Amino acid sequence: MTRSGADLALLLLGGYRSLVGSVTAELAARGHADVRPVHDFAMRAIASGADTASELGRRLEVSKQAAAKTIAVLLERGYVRRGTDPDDARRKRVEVTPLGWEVMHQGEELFDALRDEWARRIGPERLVELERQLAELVGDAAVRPEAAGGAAQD
Amino acid sequence: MTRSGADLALLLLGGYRSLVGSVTAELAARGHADVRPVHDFAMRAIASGADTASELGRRLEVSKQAAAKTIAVLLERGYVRRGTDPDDARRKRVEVTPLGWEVMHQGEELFDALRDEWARRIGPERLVELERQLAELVGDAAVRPEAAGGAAQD
DNA sequence: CTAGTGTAGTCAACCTGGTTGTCGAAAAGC
DNA sequence: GCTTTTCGACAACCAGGTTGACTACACTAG
Repeated sequence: MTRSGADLALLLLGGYRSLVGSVTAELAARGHADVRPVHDFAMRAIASGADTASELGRRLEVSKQAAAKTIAVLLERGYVRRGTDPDDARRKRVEVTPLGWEVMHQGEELFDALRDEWARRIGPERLVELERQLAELVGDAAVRPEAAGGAAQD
Repeated sequence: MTRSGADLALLLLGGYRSLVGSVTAELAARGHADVRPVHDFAMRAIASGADTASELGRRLEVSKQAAAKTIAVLLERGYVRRGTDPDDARRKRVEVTPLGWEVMHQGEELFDALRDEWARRIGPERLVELERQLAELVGDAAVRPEAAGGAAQD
């Protein structure tokens, strides 16, 4: 059966929502309610060097104001902390707390478990093939977490 | 190479955004700026019988107030029109205008063209296989446009 | 040293697309 | 007929973005 192009888009979205929905639900059940994928992406970006609001905004391709708001919620949730930069009094350097790392690790494990589940259902080699073809179609750029940007509000 | 579960989610999201981004950009270039996937989904639902705000809300799985807001923007863009229901004075029946149909048709064509492009790049039989496996993993529920709901703001 | 330019963070106002709660009017059920 | 349900509207609110304006600080050219 040949599906329409719109169906294909819906399938891709459905797959994403299925994975992300499961992970956020499970994280919530484990006591990390209100963690959104965007928070995870932001923490990853912070951990990998985007340790100021402006830099985070550039990585996530949003305005520095939006990045500052995201940092504010991560701060109040206790997932990051903020200090001054001894070398530049304008900057306020952000770092991921142990609690933040904990959430990132749990999210990673949950995603991996879901992927294992998928591998079990269609066969590991088929899943690898599916990923390979998707990567070819979409380009590696899509795998950069920062590309997730606005669509990750689920 | 075995990717992580999170990468898989990002690949799926990337695929969706790639398709939808191209379609909305092309629609905008053809004079239908500010058409969002959610508008297309809503028009489809309206055309297929969800011709009141309350019913549209149920189909799209959002509140009737949210559905009414969506209808309001479709109204002001001229994609739907609204009249009274002779059988029920509470209802205001919504119907898709020729302009609305035009946008839906163009969107469909653009999605199909994109799918053809993908088929050309990895081979038609591989794309069909990819769709088949995705459908198996995600379930047919994901193909219902109304499942797209909130994540379709791109 | 100083003047000009660029950057970091913050505040305020606004937009979009959702939410809940309340309400009056109309329909439906007993 | 009276009660319950449903429809549409209104208001207040929230999340997560936007732009614009502003201060504090850093850097660089003269």
